[in-house]
Amino acid sequence: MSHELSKTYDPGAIEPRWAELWIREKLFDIKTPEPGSEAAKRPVFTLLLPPPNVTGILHIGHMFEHTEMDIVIRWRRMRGYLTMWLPGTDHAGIATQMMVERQLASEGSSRQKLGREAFVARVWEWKKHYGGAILAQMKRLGDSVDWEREYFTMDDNLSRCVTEAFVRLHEDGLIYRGKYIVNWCPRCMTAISDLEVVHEETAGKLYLIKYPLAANPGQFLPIATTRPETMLGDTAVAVNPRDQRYTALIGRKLRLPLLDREIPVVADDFADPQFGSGAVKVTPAHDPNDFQVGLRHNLEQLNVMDEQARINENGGPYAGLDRFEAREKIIHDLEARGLYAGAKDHVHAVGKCDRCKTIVEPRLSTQWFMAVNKTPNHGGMSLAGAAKQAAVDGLIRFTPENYRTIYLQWMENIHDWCISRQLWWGHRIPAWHCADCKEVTVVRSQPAKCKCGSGKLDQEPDVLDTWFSSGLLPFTTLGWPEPTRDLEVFYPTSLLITGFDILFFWLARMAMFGCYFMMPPHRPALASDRGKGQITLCDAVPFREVYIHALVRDATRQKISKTKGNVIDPIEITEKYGTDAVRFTLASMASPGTDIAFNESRTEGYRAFANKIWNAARFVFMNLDRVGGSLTAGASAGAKERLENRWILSRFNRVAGEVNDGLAAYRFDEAANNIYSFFWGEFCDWYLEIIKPALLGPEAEARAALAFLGEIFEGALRLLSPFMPFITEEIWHAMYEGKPPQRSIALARYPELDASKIDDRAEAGMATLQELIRNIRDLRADSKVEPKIKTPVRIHAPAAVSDLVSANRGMVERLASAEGIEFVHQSLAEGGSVRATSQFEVAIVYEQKIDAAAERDRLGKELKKLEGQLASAQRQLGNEQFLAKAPAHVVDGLRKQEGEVGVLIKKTKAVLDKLG
RNA sequence: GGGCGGUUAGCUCAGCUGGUUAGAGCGCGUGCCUUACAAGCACGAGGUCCACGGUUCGAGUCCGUGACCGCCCACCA
Repeated sequence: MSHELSKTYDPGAIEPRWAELWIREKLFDIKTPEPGSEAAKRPVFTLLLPPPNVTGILHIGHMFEHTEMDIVIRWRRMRGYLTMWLPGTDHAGIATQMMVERQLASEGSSRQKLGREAFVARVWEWKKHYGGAILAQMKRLGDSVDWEREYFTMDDNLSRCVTEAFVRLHEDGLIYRGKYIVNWCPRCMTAISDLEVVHEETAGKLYLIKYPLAANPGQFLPIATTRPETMLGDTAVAVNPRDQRYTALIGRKLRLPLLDREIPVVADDFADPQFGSGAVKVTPAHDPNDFQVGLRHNLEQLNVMDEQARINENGGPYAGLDRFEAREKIIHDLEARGLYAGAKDHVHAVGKCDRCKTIVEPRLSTQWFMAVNKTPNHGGMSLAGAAKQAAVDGLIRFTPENYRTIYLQWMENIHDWCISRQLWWGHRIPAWHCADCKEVTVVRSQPAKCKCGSGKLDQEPDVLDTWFSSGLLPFTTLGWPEPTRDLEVFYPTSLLITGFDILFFWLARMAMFGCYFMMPPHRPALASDRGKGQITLCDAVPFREVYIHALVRDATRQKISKTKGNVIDPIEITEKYGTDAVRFTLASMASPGTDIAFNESRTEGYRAFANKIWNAARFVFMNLDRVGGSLTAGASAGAKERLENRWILSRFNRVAGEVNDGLAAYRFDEAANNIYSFFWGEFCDWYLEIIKPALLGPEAEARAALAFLGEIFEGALRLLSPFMPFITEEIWHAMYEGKPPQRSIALARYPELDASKIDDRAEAGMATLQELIRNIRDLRADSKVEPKIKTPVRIHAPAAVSDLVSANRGMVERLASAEGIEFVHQSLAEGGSVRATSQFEVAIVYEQKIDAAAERDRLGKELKKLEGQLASAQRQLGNEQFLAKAPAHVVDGLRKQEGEVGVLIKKTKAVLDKLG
């Protein structure tokens, strides 16, 4: 088989084959280079893939993210970097547990029925199934990751790192356990962090309730609340000390309606005289503000709900009711007692569980927290402080830049992080409770006995927030806490590409942990650190750059969600159009900051582009097979002098420069669009058409043309390869007849701008010829010349242009369907069907009359536009201020324009006159 | 309550540090089965760049105000 390509482009037939081969050949697996080896001298580029959750399969948003990462990594690899792209999957504690629980429910079972051990085993089964599906998808999409290094966040080695990190943070005084108000999801039955609460503006009610004075039940203090059911846990009412309405009541007792407990009126600034009635009920066990008030006034913390948010035994007659049932009944009962003073409509932000959308209940419970603003015992910066400093000092750079501000603001306002979860799926907290002395011991592995001598030790049942472990990944995947060679070579990672949605969840946590655990005293003793002097944050940051990509939406800009049913399955769409076309669609639409409205019509267009490439290759191979020769032999000196060759070579180099610049700035859209218009609009539409006669001509001439064309074509394939890895691989291998210089085009060099190949004269010359050809075509169309009839052409132009046209007479005649070119000395205006530009006048010799009215119309519009331009130019040139202040090239340009436009107006007027 | 982004052709979006009266793709119209490609080729029609004010010799581009969309953060009951 020589240069065989099937007649039609069928991505389904070629893509899986290459995807499998890349993996089988371990093309993208990177061995850690030995110190001093050749590989160790190469610049390194490390990319950590945001590990997808094992809760399902990849969606189009993942494919977008993966496409961007794959383009960057393929580009860097081809640029000569030692590239390492690290893949993995995340156990996603709460999300995965929820999916499996849902599955159990459908079987009439539950995790409680199974018990912890059996349940966890069940989740592992789920993980095997879905984790595998995700990896299979990535393989099919051609992600050029290092499969040898693939991890799962609950792998043994990574789990040990989680324990290690937890113990060290605890030793450093940055992890504490305590009873505080946390966000509690009554459905998931676990605490969740502030970030896992999503606030939704909800139209609710502000209820007014009258609390009678204990001493004088006929007198009331009205209070306002949005959650009347929490009154069961009230242990005080607070008023503002400066609120004159109530100062007399401070220190007096109120009688809590319904439960008839006595509670005090306390003075606290928290009460806002402007809001509601100015008096606020205080429920320390069910509201974070009230909790603080309670601490200040030493109030009892009375928990009135269980873990499913049902009223507990402290709620008296309401015990056993769900919180919302209790709310209704309480309002009803208050009304019956004349203590209900009505309700006002009140819009407020209701907190819901990010995962299951259940309304979150603030709840007092014992949890583990991470102190993010505290100085560690050994001194130095706090977790948040270091992470902030890294961004302030520009050690972590953001694209788009405005995310830096967002990140900094968040770090500025960050609160302690609740890291314990009452789940079964996740990393178990390494703490042991003594049944006898109640002491809690935090150690790396289960101790034989407690300090008190007791052997009755039970491990803490809680697990860690998923983001605790993923926050450690940049260094734990490279071997921390050991001083590994991987850490020396690949840390800090070069880039993080991710979505805005996990900026705080993940990125911020990685920043905190990286700046902490990769700084002394926790930084492993890396050999490469020796003699380095002081280790700084610059060495510790987990990534040097962050690129935040936009969100993929559907064609109508709707957010994609399962409930809306507008999910786009990457594999499905890939099978329909080909991976290359989908990748190119995503890349070409990836302008930063703007969400992507994914539109299949665009993908159709890029499948057509792939088809175009395919057919261009077939055309080239067809000619090659007829005359023999080689595409890769190198071009002859003679070929290098031809205008079209100098032109296409210059254009190729310019475009290569633009593509590299685009990728360096994460402008995937610019890079993709540049290649697209070069390949289709210049290489295919012009270059191949120009050289067709040569290809069909004598063998020697054809071989020379092919040799030159081969260089450009091969370069274009390499240029395109990161965007469309499959089709370029297929054609590239065919080009080399199965004996390519590298095992894959992905291992070849990426084209770069070679300034010595830029040829401005050739580009200008070709631009003139293209303009001439287009004008003749336009004339023919307007004159309704039969497509098959060739027309003689007359040109009036200065010598330089005439010479250019003469030298390329064949090209012009062929591409413009012209037959005979006559150069005339006098203006052509009298001819009728004429086109005039600043460089030439051109007419076709053809009997048929043109549509005079339409032509007049067209010329009239043209004239108006030109006159506008002239007026604008003259106005500016007549302005002394402009002449004095504008840079010379702008003034010169405008003068030139004035002259050219003036001539054009004269010409156009002449033609109009002749039309009558 | 703070903060951020957007508004340019019928649709989706470019337009970098202000510089000749604005570009692309898709769609649309007309004509072509020209021996790589009809998933194609050629030609063409579409825009007072959200509004008002300001800076400037010069403003989609910079500044201010407003309108309309969208997003994020926030412990006011």
